[in-house]
Amino acid sequence: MSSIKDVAKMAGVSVATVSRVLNDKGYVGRDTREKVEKAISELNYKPNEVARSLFKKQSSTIGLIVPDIMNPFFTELARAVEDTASNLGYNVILCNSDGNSKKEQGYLDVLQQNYVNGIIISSNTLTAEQVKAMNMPVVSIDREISRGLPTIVVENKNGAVAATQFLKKKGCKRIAHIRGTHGVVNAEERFEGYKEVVAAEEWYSDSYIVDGDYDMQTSVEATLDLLKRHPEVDGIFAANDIMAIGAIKVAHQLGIKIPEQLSIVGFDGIALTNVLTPELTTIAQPIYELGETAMNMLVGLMGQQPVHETYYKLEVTLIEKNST
Amino acid sequence: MSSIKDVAKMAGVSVATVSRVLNDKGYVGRDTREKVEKAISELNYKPNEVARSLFKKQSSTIGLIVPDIMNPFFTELARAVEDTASNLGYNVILCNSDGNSKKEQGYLDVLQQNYVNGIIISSNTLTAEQVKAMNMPVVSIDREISRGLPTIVVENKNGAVAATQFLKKKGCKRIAHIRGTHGVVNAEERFEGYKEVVAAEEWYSDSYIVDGDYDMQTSVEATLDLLKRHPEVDGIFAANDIMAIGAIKVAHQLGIKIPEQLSIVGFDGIALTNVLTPELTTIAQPIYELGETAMNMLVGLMGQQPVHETYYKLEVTLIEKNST
DNA sequence: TTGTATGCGTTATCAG
DNA sequence: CTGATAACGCATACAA
Repeated sequence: MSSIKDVAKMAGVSVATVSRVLNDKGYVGRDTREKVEKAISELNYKPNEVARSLFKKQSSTIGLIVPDIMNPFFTELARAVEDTASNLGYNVILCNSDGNSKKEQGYLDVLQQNYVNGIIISSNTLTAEQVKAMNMPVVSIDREISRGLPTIVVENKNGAVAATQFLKKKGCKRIAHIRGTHGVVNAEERFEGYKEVVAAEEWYSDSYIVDGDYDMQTSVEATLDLLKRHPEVDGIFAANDIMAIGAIKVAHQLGIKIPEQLSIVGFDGIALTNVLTPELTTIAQPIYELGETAMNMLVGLMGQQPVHETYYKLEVTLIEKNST
Repeated sequence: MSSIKDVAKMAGVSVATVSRVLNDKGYVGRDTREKVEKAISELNYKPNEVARSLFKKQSSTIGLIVPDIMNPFFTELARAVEDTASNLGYNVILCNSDGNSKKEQGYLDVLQQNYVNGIIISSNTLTAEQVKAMNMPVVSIDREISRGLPTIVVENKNGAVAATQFLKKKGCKRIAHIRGTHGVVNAEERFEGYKEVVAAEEWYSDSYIVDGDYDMQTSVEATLDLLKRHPEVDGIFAANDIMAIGAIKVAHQLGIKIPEQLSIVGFDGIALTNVLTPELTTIAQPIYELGETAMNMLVGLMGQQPVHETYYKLEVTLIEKNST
């Protein structure tokens, strides 16, 4: 790897001049510039980003912290963030926190030591203090950390209301809910939406609500338990798609026909929903857009751009397939 | 962020001494060390990785270049790499190349400028020259770039043979193959394996082989075409799971019963295979182990460890489910 | 055992 | 318009 010195030597100028043409700053004579550019291309010189980072106290790198990239929702999000970052000239460091706050803080430290320019994170445990301590832009995605902090979320409650109402409209008389992880804001909101729709029903009871942990395993267990206790259930709203898929699996095992005997609606709109049989009716989030918006917002904040919308609540849409 | 100077000042020593205790190198007096350690913890000092990188000409970061993180195979791989890297104190920069060699080279440049310590890549277009030009350890995963380069692959041909033989054993009389992307070594190998088993059959013909591109879309088209032309097909070996799932979808649409009328075997063993109905019989790769092994090999190479096994060909296993 | 000085590759300031 | 030079934060060779 040749350095700025090599370029300077070859062009017969000082490093300062090379730096000027590199960054297009300050005055540079016409022919001097040409000489330098020639040397640059001949040496195939590329500026050392590390040295640059050291001087500027920031790198062209951002951190992305998600609970688990294996969750298709976060996979798609990661892809969106990486695409957008790459187009804007940023690298992204991927971190899987498993929702573990120790790991999260560990990653936060590492990222800070590496002079990342900003962070996109999906976390339930992060506090506003931790964010402030980072001393760099942090945008929270999918989960709201604290009012006032840059955040991108979706209409969780509205989506849940739509899902539940849709089941009612489809003629379901006993609608159950598989909850998302306790304590996670979006899980609570989706639960709220469900409750709002069914609370007034004469059949309504807490025993129609079972706990999942946003993953397949817990959903399978919860659904088994639910359908054993309440064989009369004819509609299920699951707080995310993965859990809905788990529910479908259980229904299959029990010989329950979908959608004839049981209708199921998920939440997220992951690509997976289209490859299943039956395909899953779901409340689709604009996942890619979430990631894209987050990244764009982040560069805005990093660039000290003037005013900024720092709170987005994106719409969700009901996509009807044949699980209902 | 406090720097090494702050620590030195607080401890009343020179920065060199602080550096020594930090890296546990050279002589440091008992009580001096204690003073320094106290200052470090009081200031909550963390060494600046960027400055470190600049000096050492390497960072504690590696690059991971995959075609597309959205492909579940690579998602799982990425998770394995990130887990292992994190445990060993490395960060990973994620890059999606889309199999595009321009993008690949772009990422390669960026990674080099950022002093990454090494790279794990899955590519079909990369050449040995490009790798040499990087001037750092590069391990190739899932796809072999060139003999002699550090590589981790699986028994593609053997797996394909096992898959095809299994279909035969199950009583299939007309076994078709959905190929992976042309030019990709593992696709060719899987194709070889298939051919080896069926080439001697009296019914064998090239028209039982259709081209897919390792994704759902192409597989759906290819399968539709295949089954229209050859309704007598009673077994399909798809070169990866995603394509097998596409084939299942088509069979459903056409009202073909699986496994009664048609048996399907995939390749990869992605988690998705278990959530489908029917669950997919597949040739499972040890995906997580692939990523783990790659990362471990990479740190070996980066640390200039002595001898090293730089070529792994991991076993695959047939997992029988109810798609056959 | 400890401190001083130097360099890693850049950028920015300040003379010239 | 251009060139020295200091500084970014750290680690090492060399002195002391």
